[in-house]
Amino acid sequence: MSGKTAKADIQSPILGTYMLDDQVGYLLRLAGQRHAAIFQAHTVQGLTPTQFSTLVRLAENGPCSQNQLGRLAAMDIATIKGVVDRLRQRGFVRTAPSADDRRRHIVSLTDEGARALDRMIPAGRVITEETLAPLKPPERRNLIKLLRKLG
Amino acid sequence: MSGKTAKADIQSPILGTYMLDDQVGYLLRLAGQRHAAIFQAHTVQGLTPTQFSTLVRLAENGPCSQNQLGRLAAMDIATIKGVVDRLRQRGFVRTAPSADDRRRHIVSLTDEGARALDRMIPAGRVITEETLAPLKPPERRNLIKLLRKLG
DNA sequence: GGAAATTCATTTGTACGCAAATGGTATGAA
DNA sequence: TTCATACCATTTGCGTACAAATGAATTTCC
Repeated sequence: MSGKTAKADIQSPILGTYMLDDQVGYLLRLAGQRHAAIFQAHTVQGLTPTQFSTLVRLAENGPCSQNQLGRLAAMDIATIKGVVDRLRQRGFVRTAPSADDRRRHIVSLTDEGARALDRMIPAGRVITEETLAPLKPPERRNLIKLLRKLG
Repeated sequence: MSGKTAKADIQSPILGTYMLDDQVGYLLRLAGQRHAAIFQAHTVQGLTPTQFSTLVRLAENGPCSQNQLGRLAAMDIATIKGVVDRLRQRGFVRTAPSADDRRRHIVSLTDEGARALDRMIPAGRVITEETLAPLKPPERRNLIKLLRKLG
């Protein structure tokens, strides 16, 4: 038998050397959980991360169709629909039929949405800062670089 | 006006210097999306990432209560309940009332669950490998290290 | 022993996140 | 022109993910 336990013990034979705590997928989920909690603690008007991303993309890009907005914000068409619906219910965006293309619903930022985004940007900086707090500045830059490569 | 557009243009004044594409939270979501797609392409028996994590923890730890299993696999009590329910419906785990504590439902791996896990482990290695494919080996180790610090 | 605080499990409500199916609209090639 | 193809939006179904409320059982502390 090895020492007092655990550390170097062989796990259940079924697992062999598979270490869940070292798998990217698992670690990405944990990091995402922590970020989500920090986001929620600092958010304005109850905006969620995806709602915030959507507003940012809308401000960057200007009005666009729902599908395109989904692509800009990296969301599935079913997901972006729900996000846009909720943003519209809250008065942060509005939708209007496109003159050019009768399939399209053009989504645009309302004044209220712009004001909410305006107040949310500083919070976003704080959220990023707090999420990266466990890392030193060079490590932070490195993590961002690696995650971008992974995207 | 600058060049043909976009690249170096100043964004909407409301955004200032806020770059969504550089924010950890956004990048974590993108990386998680990519990993989820790779997972789904290689999974066995339709196991999801959380279901797989749950089975791994159960094999590592042995039978335990639903709440504790949730803590081991980093899931909310409401989330782990749904995961356990679905795993039980598929016959991968079973639950039994605890003799010691009448509040507890002890969750344990079935033979079928063990077999599924057995076939899933190699797939898990492939999934991790493919997810990390854009990175060189030292970068991979670095990313894992940084994500663990962030957890 | 008994009240207070914990813990366990469930349920409800909200919000992603994606697959797949449907139907309307637009476009390009035969 | 018309027909195949592509694109847009919606809907349904399943699976996380967490907050908050509930009720039952256990533990702790006085």
